[in-house]
Amino acid sequence: MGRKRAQVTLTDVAKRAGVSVATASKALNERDEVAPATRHRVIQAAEELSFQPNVLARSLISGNTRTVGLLTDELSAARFAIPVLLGAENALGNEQMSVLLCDARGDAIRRRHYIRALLARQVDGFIILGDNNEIRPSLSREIPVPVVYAYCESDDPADLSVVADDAGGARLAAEHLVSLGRKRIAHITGDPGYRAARDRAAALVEVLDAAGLPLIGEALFGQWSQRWGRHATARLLATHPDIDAIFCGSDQIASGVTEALRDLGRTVPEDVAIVGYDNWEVLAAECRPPLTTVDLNLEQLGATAVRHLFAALDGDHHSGVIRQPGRLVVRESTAVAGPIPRR
Amino acid sequence: MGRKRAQVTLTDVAKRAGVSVATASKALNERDEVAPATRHRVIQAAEELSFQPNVLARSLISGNTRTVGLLTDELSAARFAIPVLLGAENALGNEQMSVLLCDARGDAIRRRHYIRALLARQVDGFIILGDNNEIRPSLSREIPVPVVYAYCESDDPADLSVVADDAGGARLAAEHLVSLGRKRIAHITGDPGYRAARDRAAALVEVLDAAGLPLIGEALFGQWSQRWGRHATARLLATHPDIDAIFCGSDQIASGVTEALRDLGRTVPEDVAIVGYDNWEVLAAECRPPLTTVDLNLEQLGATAVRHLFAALDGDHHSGVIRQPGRLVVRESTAVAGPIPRR
DNA sequence: GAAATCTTTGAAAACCTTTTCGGGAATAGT
DNA sequence: ACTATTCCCGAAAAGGTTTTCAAAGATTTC
Repeated sequence: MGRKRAQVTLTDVAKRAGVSVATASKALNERDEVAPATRHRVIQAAEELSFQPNVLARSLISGNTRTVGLLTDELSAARFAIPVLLGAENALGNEQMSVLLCDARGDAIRRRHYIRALLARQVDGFIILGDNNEIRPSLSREIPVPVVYAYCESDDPADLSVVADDAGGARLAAEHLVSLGRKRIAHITGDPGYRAARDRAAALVEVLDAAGLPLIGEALFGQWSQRWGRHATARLLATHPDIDAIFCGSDQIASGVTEALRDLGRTVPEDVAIVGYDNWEVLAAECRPPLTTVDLNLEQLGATAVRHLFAALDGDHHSGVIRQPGRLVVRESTAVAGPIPRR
Repeated sequence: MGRKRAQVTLTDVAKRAGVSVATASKALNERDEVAPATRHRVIQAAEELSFQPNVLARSLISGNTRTVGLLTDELSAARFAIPVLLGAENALGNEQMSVLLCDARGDAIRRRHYIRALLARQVDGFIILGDNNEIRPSLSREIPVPVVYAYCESDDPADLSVVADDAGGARLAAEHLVSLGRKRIAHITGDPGYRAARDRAAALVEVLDAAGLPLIGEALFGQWSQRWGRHATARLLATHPDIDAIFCGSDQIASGVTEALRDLGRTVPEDVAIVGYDNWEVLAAECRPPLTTVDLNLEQLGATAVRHLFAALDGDHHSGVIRQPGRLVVRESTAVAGPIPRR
């Protein structure tokens, strides 16, 4: 342990190029007080030794490590966090920055531990990555570097949060159903404890009101599961056999709904059109029929968060809530006359 | 940019405690050449200033950063990588180490870039995280620190790889079906390009041979999708209507198979018992009926990989392939006489 | 031809923490 | 009382890079 590897240091490069470390440093850092010939010699030497500047030593001087801490809350429920993470990592990669990832597993103590661990590693900034678009207590007080919240919203309006636009997504779905001429639209969704569920339901009602249509039955809140989708569908059809569309709070629910409808002898989309939410490929694309659904654009959300983190690192701090719009993905579960080639 | 934050340094702590930095260091590092009273004073001062030792500066001296690089290949197909990652992170967390995560997206150039970036950050070791248990070219030549391969296997026998035991898992499933008295067992699985698919099929045949049973029909290779599961089931029943069990290569396939069987008027598990693979909760537990399946124990696999990485960091380098056993999760799709209260 | 200016280079300082080494003080033993 | 021992503290070094500043060299101007 502690056995240190043979590291190629700037001194080695300088020696090989026959210059001083100072000159070598300047040559490699694109400063212009160095003669072209010398620079070339240094660069060549660096390549020959496959020299990698030691980021750590540099950070002691320049103060930045080109590393951001990414704190997730519940990576095991990874469906949402991963795309955001990927989008973020993408955007970071272009800037030659790296990600230090920690997963707090929804535990406040563990989170504090990780925040300290990341700060000890001199990260330049933090991205707090939520997993359900929910409001949560601000952590910015404990963190002396810029923080951006992604797929969750800080309760401190001075923070910057980038969240998915649930209301907007639901409006897309609702307007799609209305534009198809459906009149008897119902809503089956997940846990009412989730803001996403409430926001989407509210937006649906809003659109229906504007179109002069009723919401058939109450919005049915339950769990985010196929099981609940099946159960709710049976219940709904028992009381309202005349529905012609169901907007579901998630693809998982929609998958259960579709199954139950088939069992009950209704065809999708002819008798009942279905719209899901999340565009979870494995369920949405493999469903019978494939589901029209709302994609949350999570990768873009992650990229947006990173962009704003960079701005903050440059001293340009924004605050408030940015709502990242989703987009409607039309598949057969609403496309009556063959797949609509809309994009 | 480059604006360095006000960092509490050991000097500040020492000053506040009225001792030298050396004494402060010793006091905080639990070395015993410091008077209890002095130590207490230092610790108190450190807490008052909420001092965080600068891990980076320390690493310049001691040579280790307590950070490992985790290089994934395709995080977007996250289903498999995430549990491994979580298990690894868990094991690392206990050792106060951190994870630097990079996702190469299956691109060799990007991978090289990340390896260099991580090396520049002085990571102590690497975990190469695969996503399909496959053999792949060794990267250890380009990496001057210990490397462990997880959920993939290096083609260099000098490397250490920790993979899921596909043959063992398939044996568990096959023996389960045999022990239930099923005699007409078929196999529907995914892409034959995957070693996992071939290994599982081979192990199944092995178990059946040992029990004196035939494999009904050929092993049906296709895609890892519900769609293929449905299609293959229809084909299978057309030629072999008398099957009484199907071992599926994944839960996704099993889900499609189950659906198709129901459509075709067969009951599960009475007429046909089903075993899936992966224990992908969303599909396996929500299926009708819930699926008996093989859990790959991926979290444990990640933890094992980390344990061996630590060993290697301590100079105790192993090599070869470690096969992490899976475990059978029994649910209703094979439990004929009511749910078995096994745990 | 000499002076002034500009370019290029290298020595040394700075960054922050840990560790080593030597000295000083207190305690115990003779 | 004096020496031997133990215990603790402070000064300084080490680690690799960047930056600063002074000096050397080259070029231009008068």
